[in-house]
Amino acid sequence: MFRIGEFSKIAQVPASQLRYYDEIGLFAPIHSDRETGYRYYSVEQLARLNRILALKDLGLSLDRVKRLVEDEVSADEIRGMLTLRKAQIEQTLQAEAVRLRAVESRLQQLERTGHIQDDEVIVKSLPAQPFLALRHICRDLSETFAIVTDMGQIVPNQVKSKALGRFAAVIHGERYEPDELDLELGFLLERDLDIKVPLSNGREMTVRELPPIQIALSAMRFGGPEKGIPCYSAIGIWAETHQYQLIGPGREVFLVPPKPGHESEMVVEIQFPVTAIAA
Amino acid sequence: MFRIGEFSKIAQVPASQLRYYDEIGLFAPIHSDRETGYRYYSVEQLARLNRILALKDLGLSLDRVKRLVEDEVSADEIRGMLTLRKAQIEQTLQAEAVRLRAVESRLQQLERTGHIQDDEVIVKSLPAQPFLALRHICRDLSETFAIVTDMGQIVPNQVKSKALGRFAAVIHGERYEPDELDLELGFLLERDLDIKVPLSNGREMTVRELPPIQIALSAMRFGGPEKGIPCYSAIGIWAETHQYQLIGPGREVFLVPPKPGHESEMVVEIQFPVTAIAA
DNA sequence: CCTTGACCTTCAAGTTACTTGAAACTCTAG
DNA sequence: CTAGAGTTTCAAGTAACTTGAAGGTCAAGG
Repeated sequence: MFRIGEFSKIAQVPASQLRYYDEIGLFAPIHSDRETGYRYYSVEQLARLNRILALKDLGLSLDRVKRLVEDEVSADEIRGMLTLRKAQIEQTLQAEAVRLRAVESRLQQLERTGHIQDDEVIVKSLPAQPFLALRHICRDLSETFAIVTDMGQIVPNQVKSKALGRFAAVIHGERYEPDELDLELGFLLERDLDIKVPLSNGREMTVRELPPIQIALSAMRFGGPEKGIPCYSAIGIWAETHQYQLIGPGREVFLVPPKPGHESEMVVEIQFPVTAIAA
Repeated sequence: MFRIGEFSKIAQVPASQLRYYDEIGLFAPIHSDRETGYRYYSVEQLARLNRILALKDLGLSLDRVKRLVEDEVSADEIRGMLTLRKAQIEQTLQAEAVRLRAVESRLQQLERTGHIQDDEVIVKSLPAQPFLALRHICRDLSETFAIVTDMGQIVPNQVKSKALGRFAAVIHGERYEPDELDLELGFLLERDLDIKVPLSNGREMTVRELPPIQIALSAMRFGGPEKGIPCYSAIGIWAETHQYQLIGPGREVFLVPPKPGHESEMVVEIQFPVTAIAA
């Protein structure tokens, strides 16, 4: 029988941890002196302690470990736990690898330029979202402008403000064609609605669900389209240096819509779906 | 200007987190209404928030992130942080890889045998420790027994009990030679002492420092040497299946020394230094 | 036998980065 | 004007411990 200090040396576990395990009922000393409260452990207990530590080392929570060592848990349950745990570890491994690449690229940047620069590009994921919109090949800027103005006046009267999201555009078209821009213009919706909204030019906005984007690159544009080039190229450069590939139509979401005379205060979030290129 | 809910949607950060960042002074809204307490954020703040999140994503603590974004920290300090962080991530990656292997091997065991078995072998690391001992080629069991008895009677009188550790043996000799066992027998010491202890057979115990062991495999033997075989083979098997290699003399540390008539209650910890075989 | 210092006890609080919940207040669409 | 969504603060909870304070216990040395 050992007192806690000696036992902790043998087992290579801090005494505070043994007290804690006693407290939570995971691993109690073989004997506690009623008078003094002193804990006494025996070497035979090392087996149980080691089993506990081994399970904990697999990354299981103490709660799970407790259930595993006290109740007999069925093999199926154990398999479930371990399989889950395996998946978690694999995820962690991936995430850590990404993190490592990020840290390394920051360090490289630091070596090259002597300072770190904040990325204006960030990675996010986007849920599916209904979109009340009209697809429109834009050949004439003033025509597009008329359509947008029209939408801004008609749609808020047709859709409950609760459901009405931001104005947005999906940029179709494989490559950039300056005088034949294939756009889908409209409003994001907070709920799925089954409506159609006719515009004054005779065409009709319809609802479709924008697919979710697992990995999207996002950048902010402060100001009008003339400020767009740096954003788009930032996304392109980021994707290239971080080994991502664009895989679908981009979107522009108007966080602060342009107001006449205050166009420079507008803010647009540019989003592009991407996928990691296999190493 | 957005209220917290909308801003949280744009930034893809829970409102509770924004409140928390405000509370700890990491990221405050651009404006707080004195009357109502409502927080108001502007899109321009997204840049700072994203910088914060990017740094956090590298795995830095919020404290470090705070220092990085508010005070100008020198490039050298940043490099230090990132280099440290890189090392940490690499460690984590290794540790997780080991963990994954462990989980996988448990799963395999489960598939094969239908249950998991507790490993009797564990990995630990051992510090350097002074050792008051005598090297002795053991050809005659009764002679060894006499020496050990002698030590047990003489040493406690020569060494302060504070400094006196456990009885232990280092097993020299490349391979097992049953009738020419090269042993170093003696007591571990808690402090370095400069003493020599003569025994009744005329030989002298001396102090030397046992080297530390980074990675040791450890197993418990309950009972006398006749119980030794399973322990040694368990260590061997474990080393083989986990891709480790023995790299030095093993040790036996007597946690519960044998008492005449109660030899079966003795407990010995068997320790072997190992190294991971490069994959 | 007594002292001294190491060792042990319990209890509370701190750690990290938040999340959850309660009670109360504010805003806005209809 | 009202209902319901959104917001506020404050407190407590999370995991797995560690640290510290205040005080009791043990054993060796004198």
